[in-house]
Amino acid sequence: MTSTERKAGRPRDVGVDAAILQAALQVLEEVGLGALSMDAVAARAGVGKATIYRRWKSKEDMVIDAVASLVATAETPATGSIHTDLVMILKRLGVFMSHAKGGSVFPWLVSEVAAGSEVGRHYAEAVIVPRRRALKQLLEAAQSRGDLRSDLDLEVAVDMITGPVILRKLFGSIRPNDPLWEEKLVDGLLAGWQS
Amino acid sequence: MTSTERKAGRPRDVGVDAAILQAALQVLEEVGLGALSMDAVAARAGVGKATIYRRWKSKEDMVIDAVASLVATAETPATGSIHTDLVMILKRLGVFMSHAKGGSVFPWLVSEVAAGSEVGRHYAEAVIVPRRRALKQLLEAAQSRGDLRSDLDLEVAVDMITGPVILRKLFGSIRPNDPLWEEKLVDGLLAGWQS
Amino acid sequence: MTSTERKAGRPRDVGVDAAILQAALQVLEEVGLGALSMDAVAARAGVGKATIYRRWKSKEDMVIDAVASLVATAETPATGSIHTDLVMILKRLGVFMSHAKGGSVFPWLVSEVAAGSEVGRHYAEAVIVPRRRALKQLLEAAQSRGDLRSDLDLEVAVDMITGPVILRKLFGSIRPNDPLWEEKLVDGLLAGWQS
Amino acid sequence: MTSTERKAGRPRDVGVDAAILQAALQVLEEVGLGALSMDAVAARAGVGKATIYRRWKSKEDMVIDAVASLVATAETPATGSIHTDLVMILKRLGVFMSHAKGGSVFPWLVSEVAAGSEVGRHYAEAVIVPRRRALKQLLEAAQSRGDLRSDLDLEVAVDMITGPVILRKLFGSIRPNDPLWEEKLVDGLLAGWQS
DNA sequence: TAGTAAGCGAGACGGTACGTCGGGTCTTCTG
DNA sequence: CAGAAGACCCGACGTACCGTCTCGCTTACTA
Repeated sequence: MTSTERKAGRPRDVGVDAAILQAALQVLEEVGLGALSMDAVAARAGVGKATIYRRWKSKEDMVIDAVASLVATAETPATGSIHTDLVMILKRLGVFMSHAKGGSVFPWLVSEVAAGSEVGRHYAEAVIVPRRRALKQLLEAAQSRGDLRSDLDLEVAVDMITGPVILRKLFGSIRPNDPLWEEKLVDGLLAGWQS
Repeated sequence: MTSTERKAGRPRDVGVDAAILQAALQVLEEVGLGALSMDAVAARAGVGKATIYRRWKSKEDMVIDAVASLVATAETPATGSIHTDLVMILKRLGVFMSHAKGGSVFPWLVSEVAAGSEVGRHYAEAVIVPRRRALKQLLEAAQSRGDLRSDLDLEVAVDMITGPVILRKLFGSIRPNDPLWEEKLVDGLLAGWQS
Repeated sequence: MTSTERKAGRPRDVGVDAAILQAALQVLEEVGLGALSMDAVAARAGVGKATIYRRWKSKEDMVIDAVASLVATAETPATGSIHTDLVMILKRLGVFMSHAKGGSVFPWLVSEVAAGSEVGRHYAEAVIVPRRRALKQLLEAAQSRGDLRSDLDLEVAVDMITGPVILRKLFGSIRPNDPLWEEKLVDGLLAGWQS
Repeated sequence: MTSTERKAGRPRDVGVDAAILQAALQVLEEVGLGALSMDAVAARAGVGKATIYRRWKSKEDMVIDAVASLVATAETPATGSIHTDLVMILKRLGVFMSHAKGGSVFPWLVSEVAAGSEVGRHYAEAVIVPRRRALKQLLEAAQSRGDLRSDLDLEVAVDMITGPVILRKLFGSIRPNDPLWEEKLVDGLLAGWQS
């Protein structure tokens, strides 16, 4: 029974949680991640700084939760066609990373994951790992159906799918944009993975 | 006449440049990128802060140059075998990103590129774009030799090659490591790209 | 009918009053007046802060009451000998100001009086004025007995008696201590006041 | 040679010292001692807080220096008449303690002295002790001239003179004011000290 | 006996100020 | 002039208290 802890004292105002996260996202959008200050978030939310630090132990933790509040739950499509499924997943991933607010935070989150920080680990476990797992299960299903070669290493396959998508997000500004990109990618991958 | 400007007064001590960059790399290694302070670098180098700012206009610029000093020049292999060439490029890319000192800066650099900052643009133009171009040229040569399908979109192909490598670097801590990873990747790609 | 107001609801726990004042004095002794915090007093008393503020409207008010609880009622000696009476009063005043707990608060109280704050006025009226009045009455009695010169300004005389005592308390740390001090003082004063 | 220390780096801007002290006095006058904040002083002086803390290690230290800048140097009068000298000293002391700006700080300073704090010790040594010493020397001279009884304890005499003055300052608000007070006091004292 | 109003411990709340740190600039003196 | 040293302004950091405001109890007087 983790939910029914004892409740001494005045309970936290849940509305305040929302106000803070919303303020954080606003500031994030306006001044960017590097210039985000707790004073600004507190002022915007109409809240004391202590109230923020009572909930999150660092600025980073707070930003994580703010961003996480934007992340839709991952749903795995299952149309039966591996080609269709993959294109859909790719597009969804792209949408998620390009989200108006959260999108600008994604690169920073990535660098946190790469640096192996506390924040990074948290984000990886909460967001990345489940999505990788879901994708792998989809590939396993296709493989057992005979839609993919049986000797294909699925872990590598996951890298081959998600790698280009993330690269496109991160380096999008220095690459030509191609509306048919997802299709070409999946075509290129499946060409070698089938039969 | 850019090289022979007039030289009134004391000339800059070129040894100081090196001392600063070296100190920056040391501090980088010890406290990480987030905690790197100019005061620390200046103290380590035995140099005044003004001397640093006379050379670079911001902390970020300095760090870029510090890291750049570690980056070997990109050489394109040309063994004639597209498979061998790709495996070699992949391994080299991996080594570069995993460099003891510079490696920890790479994720941050990536996020700068993604954010489209001044620093990011600078880095992209100096490092990423040339490497993408070289890789593309290699693929073009292979295509004209008939080693790759003539309808393969080479821009997408470059994404398919570099994407997974970068992903592996960034998310390496949350993925299983596979010593044969590069071979499997190239095999998986070429299977669909050839004949 | 001030005592029998209507009494709806639970009555105040009088034990709590004592617990708070005692805790306040303890904290006062340990960390000093400047560092005394309501949180500390509340924690020490095992009491909510609101419970304190229900009784006193400010920290200062509370401290006043805490200190007042230490102050013995002023009794005017009347031995018939002005010399004996004055020495006794002086010694009693010194003891009061040097009280283990309250003594350390006395200087602060003095500065409040001097600053004319609410707290200061309250303290002056409750403690200082009555004592000055009592002392003056004692001098008047002596004057009417002929023990003091009839042209002596008793208001000034009160200053001449209490001034040095308070000074001795306040600046005691930077003055030599003299066990016969009170006698010498009274001798010095009466020498000019009599006959 | 305390004055000619080595001088590496940019020297402190002495104008800044003055600006800070002046700002401190202004704020002191406006909001009082208790509400004086370093942020306010820094803002008023157009100075960073660090610049203040580079000069004084605490708010209290700074206030002391600010007030000290108002204190005229103590000069001992020597008219040859002990009566005239004493009245003059008393009036001067009163003026000093009632200074428009510094006067409000005096009571607080007294409580610091009484509490034996660092600040208090500093102030006592710099201001109080020298003045007591000067007064004692004046009395000694009078005693050797035969103007004062030879058996008078001068340390107690100093207390008898300064005590009432300080008391009058501290408790002035609760006492009647008397324009002839100083004369009456000196008369009352000397009556017993002479012949 | 039930209702009700206030007291109570606990602790969250919006604020203000704290003293420190770091960024990038400016100013001295020494080479 | 370059360079080392370090002072300067600014702004953000995370913490400590302030005095107030709920919470969910408990306690005693009232109906």
